[in-house]
Amino acid sequence: MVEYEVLQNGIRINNPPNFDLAQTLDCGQAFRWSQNDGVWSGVAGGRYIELYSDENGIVLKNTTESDFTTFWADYFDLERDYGKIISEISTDKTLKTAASYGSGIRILHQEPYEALCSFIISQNNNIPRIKGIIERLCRKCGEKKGEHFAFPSAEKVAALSEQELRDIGCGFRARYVLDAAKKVADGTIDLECLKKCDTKTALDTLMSIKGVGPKVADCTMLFGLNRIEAFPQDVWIKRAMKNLFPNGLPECAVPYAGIVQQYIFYYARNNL
DNA sequence: TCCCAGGCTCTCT
DNA sequence: AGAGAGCATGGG
Repeated sequence: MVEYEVLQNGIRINNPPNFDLAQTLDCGQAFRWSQNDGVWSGVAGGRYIELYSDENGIVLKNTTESDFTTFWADYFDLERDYGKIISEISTDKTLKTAASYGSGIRILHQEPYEALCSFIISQNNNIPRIKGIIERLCRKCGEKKGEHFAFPSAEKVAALSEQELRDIGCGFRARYVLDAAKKVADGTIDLECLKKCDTKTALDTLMSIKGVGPKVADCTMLFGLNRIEAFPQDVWIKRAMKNLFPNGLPECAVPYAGIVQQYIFYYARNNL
């Protein structure tokens, strides 16, 4: 467990290793975070939060100790020793470069359905527009939390019509979003089970949803089911792999494929 | 303006 | 089994 301090109006994580807010919240793994004057804000797990970093660490504003220990510590993957992983994969020179560049990235533990739905919306789409669609979806049927909205449950989304989803900008993805919501809501797919079953079963189950192929399934695995063996391959990764690793992913990276994917993705988007 | 986006489905060889 | 068109939409 990381060291933290209870402040008057929040929690400070004391000098957390390998945790950079900008890298973690703006590297394309989650779509509900934004930054203003150095303060990051967003909603996760139905909780609105604001964070910023100062010389002593990272401050979670207006957060209780119990919210921190029971939710945020897990959400930000604070238990995982990223330094150890980076040192292990740094036996490969190229991986060392990529990992050093994005050494402050942590894989968020997003809610399974939020990840699934978000990455269905992400297909053939750009990040600003993805964020807009998701925000409108949350406003339409997410639970209101003060001035902000939680990500809606699968049940809430399943109750919408395809036309309503088109109206908020989903386009041709509307029927995919609906199919996923229905399969999760009626129990055809149990996302919690997919956290534990074998990799192939989990992928095949996810891909039984209309509009879910290998990429969206892998993103759901990595970002929603905490399965770091998943290695989502989008256009950026494919390009980067061709350039940087023509012979495939180095052996030392295989146990941490998903985390390594984020290092390569972040490095490629900013340097290739 | 007009191109294109963290893909997938469907169709045609 | 591999390649290619089409898909809805609006941000840049």
